[in-house]
Amino acid sequence: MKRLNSKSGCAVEVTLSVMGGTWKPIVLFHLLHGTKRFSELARAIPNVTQRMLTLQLRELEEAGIVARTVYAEVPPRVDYALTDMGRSLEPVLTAMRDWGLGYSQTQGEEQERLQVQSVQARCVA
Amino acid sequence: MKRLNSKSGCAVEVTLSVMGGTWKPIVLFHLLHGTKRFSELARAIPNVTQRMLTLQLRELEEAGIVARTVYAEVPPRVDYALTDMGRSLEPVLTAMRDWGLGYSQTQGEEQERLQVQSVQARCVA
DNA sequence: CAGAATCCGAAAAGATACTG
DNA sequence: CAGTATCTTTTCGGATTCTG
Repeated sequence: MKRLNSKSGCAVEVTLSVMGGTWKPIVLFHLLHGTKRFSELARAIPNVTQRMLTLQLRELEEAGIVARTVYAEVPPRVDYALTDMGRSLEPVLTAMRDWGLGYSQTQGEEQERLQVQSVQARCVA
Repeated sequence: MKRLNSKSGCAVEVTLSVMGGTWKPIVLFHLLHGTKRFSELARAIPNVTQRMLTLQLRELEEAGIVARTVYAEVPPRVDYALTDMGRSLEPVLTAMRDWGLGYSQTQGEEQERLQVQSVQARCVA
């Protein structure tokens, strides 16, 4: 996801540069329901690799959307939570989910036939 | 943008599979304000190449979001318009724009320093 | 547990030139 | 005007191995 200059005036692109990508919205959705550990997120999103999850979380952290808390314990433990800025994304995520539900109903069967082998993300969003 | 199975239950991903990507939301935003010709879209989005614009429009057409009308004229003329399904994306796009505006205000200056060479899309969304 | 590091192939995107 | 075709570059993402 290309990050665009905020001077561009295209606010939509600013949003996409922050929460765009294949996994970020899913991650954010899970965090919307509360703080999660790395392993919890990994289990909740079966199709993401450790590497991808790490990268995406780091980018979200950099953008100020997600807060990462490391506990000095053995075994190690890391918590991820939304920042206030992150929580402010709720309307966007909700609008996306709602639209996706409607679209699935009207075009779902068609899409399924065409994409049998597609990735399946078992998130409960 | 990976297309996900609608059975996954993750409606957010369904939405992203349809209108995700760097250029689709920008294109959709422009079409929200009325029918546009290919060249109009190209001019409105200076950073997109002809090739990318064509590909994205084709995908949106396939998804039933955008309607393409070819006029048998010389010089050729092609119109792009949102379908009803496309117009139903308005709340999503609006939520994105609104969030982007807020984010730019609070984090904009910081982001700018970090991304001096970033792409600049002069869309008026 | 939660990652970091490295390697590698696939896929997306860009530049450029050409056409009905 | 509205694209295609082709080629190159860049990025994405998966597999694997290693570590505090």
